[in-house]
Amino acid sequence: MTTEIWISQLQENGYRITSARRAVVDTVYGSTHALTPIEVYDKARKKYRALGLVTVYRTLEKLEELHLIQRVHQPIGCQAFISAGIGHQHLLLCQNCGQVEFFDGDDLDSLTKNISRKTGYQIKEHWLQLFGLCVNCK
Amino acid sequence: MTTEIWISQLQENGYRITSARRAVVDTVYGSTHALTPIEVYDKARKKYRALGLVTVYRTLEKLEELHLIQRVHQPIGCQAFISAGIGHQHLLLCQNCGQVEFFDGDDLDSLTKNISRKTGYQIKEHWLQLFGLCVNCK
DNA sequence: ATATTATTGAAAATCGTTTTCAATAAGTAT
DNA sequence: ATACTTATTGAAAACGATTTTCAATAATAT
Ligand SMILES: [Mn+2]
Ligand SMILES: [Mn+2]
Ligand SMILES: [Zn+2]
Ligand SMILES: [Zn+2]
Repeated sequence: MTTEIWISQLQENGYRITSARRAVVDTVYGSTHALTPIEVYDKARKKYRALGLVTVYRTLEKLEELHLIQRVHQPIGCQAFISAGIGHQHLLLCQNCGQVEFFDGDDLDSLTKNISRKTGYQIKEHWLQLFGLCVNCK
Repeated sequence: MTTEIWISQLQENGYRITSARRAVVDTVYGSTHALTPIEVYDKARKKYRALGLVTVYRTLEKLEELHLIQRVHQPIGCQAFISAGIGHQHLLLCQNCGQVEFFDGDDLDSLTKNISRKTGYQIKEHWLQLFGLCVNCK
């Protein structure tokens, strides 16, 4: 039960801890699936009925700003959020059930050097995302 | 001047060739920057004043369906489209001016095998996008 | 030329998200 | 504990982007 990490992060950044924020944090933290604002709203309202959708948007905004969650881009849409990994990581998504995993250890140095040489670009960042079928779904 | 390739693709798929569609095709084909529907609208209306924004949406939809254009995902938004590359390619975007280039020859086989082994996922696809500064902007 | 029907743009509707605002509750000082 | 300050709240309204509706038009086949 380490949702307290997020709670104290919010606190340390001057944000107040409220029932609404706890409900959102409890919902998003530890989810194995990327969740849209509405999905967060529906799930979190089971814990705190009075929750408003507006507050979900506002809390997600703050969690993203503190790099505790990140946006997940998918062919079907780019509004979903997942708990952010630590350090430089990438996502692996199940095309069937939507489960999200992190992986690291990608070495794109020789690739980026190549592209840099060919194109003349100075490469600053990269986005890499893998799609497939998870253990349960394949 | 090979916008005719797109025109005939539309034709072959049973779509009629209209002034509105020509204006959209002329605008998007060959653009070095990803364009949003509104940007397409503004540019295309210089060629065909009567054009409606609705038709831009509808034409982009068809071009995407025929894989002639593709959606570009960026930190600032995911509504822009660019001429699709041929075969398996990836994008390289200038963070300053928005210029888009394609590159191929990425070899992610050993990476995906590794991840596959570690996670148990059967990997089907990947998204790779590089960001940096183009020759003019760096 | 005529007939058929896909396509059009304007307007209305819809959807997701943001802003406004008065009431409330969290944190702080007493 | 109580009072005070002010960040946070949810409802409602506003907003912007996209989609749907619809009657008029224009592309294609005959
Ligand atoms: Mn990486
Ligand atoms: Mn590739
Ligand atoms: Zn799965
Ligand atoms: Zn540039």
